[in-house]
Amino acid sequence: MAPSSKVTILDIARITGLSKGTVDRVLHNRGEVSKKSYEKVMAVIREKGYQPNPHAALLAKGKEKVIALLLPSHTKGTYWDLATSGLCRAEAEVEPLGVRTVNFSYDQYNPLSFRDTCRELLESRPHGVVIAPMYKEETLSFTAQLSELGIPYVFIDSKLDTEDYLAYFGIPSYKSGFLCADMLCRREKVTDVLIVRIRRDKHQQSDPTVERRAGFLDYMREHIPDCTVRSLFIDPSDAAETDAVLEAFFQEFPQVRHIAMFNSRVHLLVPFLERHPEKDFRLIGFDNLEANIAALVRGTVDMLIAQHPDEQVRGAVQTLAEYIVLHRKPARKDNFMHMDLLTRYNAEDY
Amino acid sequence: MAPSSKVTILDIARITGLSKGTVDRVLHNRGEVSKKSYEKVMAVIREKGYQPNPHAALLAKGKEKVIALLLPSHTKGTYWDLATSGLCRAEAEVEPLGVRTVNFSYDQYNPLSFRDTCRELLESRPHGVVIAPMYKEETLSFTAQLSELGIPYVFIDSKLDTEDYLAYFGIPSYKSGFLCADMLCRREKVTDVLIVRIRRDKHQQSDPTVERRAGFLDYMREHIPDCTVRSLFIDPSDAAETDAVLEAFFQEFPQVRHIAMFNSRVHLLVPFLERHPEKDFRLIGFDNLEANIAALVRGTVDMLIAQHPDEQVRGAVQTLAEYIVLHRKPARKDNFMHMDLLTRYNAEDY
DNA sequence: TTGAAAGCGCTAACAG
DNA sequence: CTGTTAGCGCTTTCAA
Repeated sequence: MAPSSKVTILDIARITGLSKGTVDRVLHNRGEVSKKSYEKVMAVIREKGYQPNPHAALLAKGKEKVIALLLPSHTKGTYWDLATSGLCRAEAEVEPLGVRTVNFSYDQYNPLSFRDTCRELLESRPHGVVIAPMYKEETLSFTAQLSELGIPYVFIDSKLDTEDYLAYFGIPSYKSGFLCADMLCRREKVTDVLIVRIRRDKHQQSDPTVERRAGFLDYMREHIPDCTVRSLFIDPSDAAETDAVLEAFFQEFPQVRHIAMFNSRVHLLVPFLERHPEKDFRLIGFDNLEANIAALVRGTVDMLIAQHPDEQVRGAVQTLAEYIVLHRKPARKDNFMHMDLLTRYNAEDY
Repeated sequence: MAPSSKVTILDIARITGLSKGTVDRVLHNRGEVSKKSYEKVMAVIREKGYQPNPHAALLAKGKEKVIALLLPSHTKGTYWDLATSGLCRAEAEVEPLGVRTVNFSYDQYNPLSFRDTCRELLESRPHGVVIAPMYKEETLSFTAQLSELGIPYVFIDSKLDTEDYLAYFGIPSYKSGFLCADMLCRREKVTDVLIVRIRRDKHQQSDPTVERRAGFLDYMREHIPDCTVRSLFIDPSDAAETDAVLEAFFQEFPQVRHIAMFNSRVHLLVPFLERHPEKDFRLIGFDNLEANIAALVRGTVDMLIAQHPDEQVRGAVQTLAEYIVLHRKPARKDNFMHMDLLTRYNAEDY
């Protein structure tokens, strides 16, 4: 039972008066075929609407294809850890296609680690690659090499304009900032807003939070032009300092109640905020990390915008597998995923 | 490349000193095997961690499995129409597993049509069934027959407690009502709420909106006990009457601004509401029908709660296919899907 | 350039 | 009850 037809390679061999072998050669254009035969075969294939049977192919070639994942290493409870569940589902889904996945993770704060991992990955000669591009230049040279080797790749989380990526899965960054602002301010007369940012040593060149912030600020400018927006920088690895910074800020600006963060780290603010329940803060952030959800359920975080990293990898792997094995092109190149809004009442079944 | 191992049926035949045929028999326990052989084979299978190669199986048996869908017929732009896109994706996903889907749709307002369709479906002897149960009694007798025939089935949208369903995909109804209330009333001092309901001739015995309403009312009782909740009934097929009913209601209760609907028909209120922009209504409803989304984007509808009927069928079909072909039991029996919150700023990429 | 043939792992029919 | 065998449709040598 071929996909939709019952025309087999043998059928078209008989019709053309050639042999299975020759037909197979033109099918995979591996040369060694006279122009005449080639065209005869092509004609019949088209005419009869021949569709290869993937099972027979898989069975015969007996080898598995491998998809390499180039992702930031995920320590438990961090953003990239969320992707893991999607990876598991994806693995199960593509297994019957004879596809395996291999992880190549790098330290997202270390460009050298990224470059090393790229090289390592390349040496393994995978049949497809999923990339979360963190460093622009490095990624570009990497994808250039992939193209040269004819290895298809798909972006997740954010994308670069490399033209020949197979697909992209992620949320629209700018819009997510817009949405964030609306969720923070709708139905209230807001006069002051605080944005808390992460102080980073490195310059993350392909940072989705940049666009996100732009979207947020544009919303404010458009809808609440006389609202004051202030920024604060914290160090994710220093809780004491974070507390001190916040303490000082609210000493100076006690009127501020609305707080936004554009990354997955809103949980860092939670200890401080929970020590000041009298302030009735409105905190909004991104991503359904366990710590964030916990704070959401307790009511400290008002809302979270979820990006579905799990669905992103799942989509990426699935798309890549179908392309590699069945030669099926993705329906859409850019797959903007839905931005999910989480409140304490719908976060449970997540 | 068997799924994960390289143990074949031949290997275990050799080890046990039996033949492929016998091994195959115990594998599919189609009897005709001595207890002794049976156990010997089972032991080796377990020990060696034998995993059948689905491609070889599919190739050999050459027949496709079929999954029947028993869903309300979907006219364009209605709730069940949303499921279609998920069905397409599901079809693509299970095609390499050699699984095809067949639609059996019925008139959701006509129990007889439901019963007839059930019979028809049964006669086609599918290998698995996906059901959206609309009529309780009828569904029960139907699933009883399925069980008798050994045909696995999965529920979507809502479920009955039949014990032997393979899986369920849907949202938690009660909670969805709770969520709905919170989204309608949070951050505001609400004194009056209107619930608009559909006047139905038939008694829909398995109606998810019943539980949904319960959740809504419980929230109100718990959080805003002194808020007055009123109900109104409209006829979905009579726009003029709907307008008149609303007109009369707001004549009598001009203070009401908050409106909730527990089904996918909020778009029915839109014409009236848009004729009264001065009232600044807060309207919340369910499901991302095109008409609802349009009203959401225009700002007439404040928020929608989406149920992902597409993901529900996709999950159902996928689960069923893996069960039928690979004998893989679903990871979870009850799959409560996430309730998605849609506002004008995140509805676009839906 | 092309054809023939030997599998890939499993199913199912048939002969014992 | 059990073994044998002929495929399923495709890939891949190896000869010709």
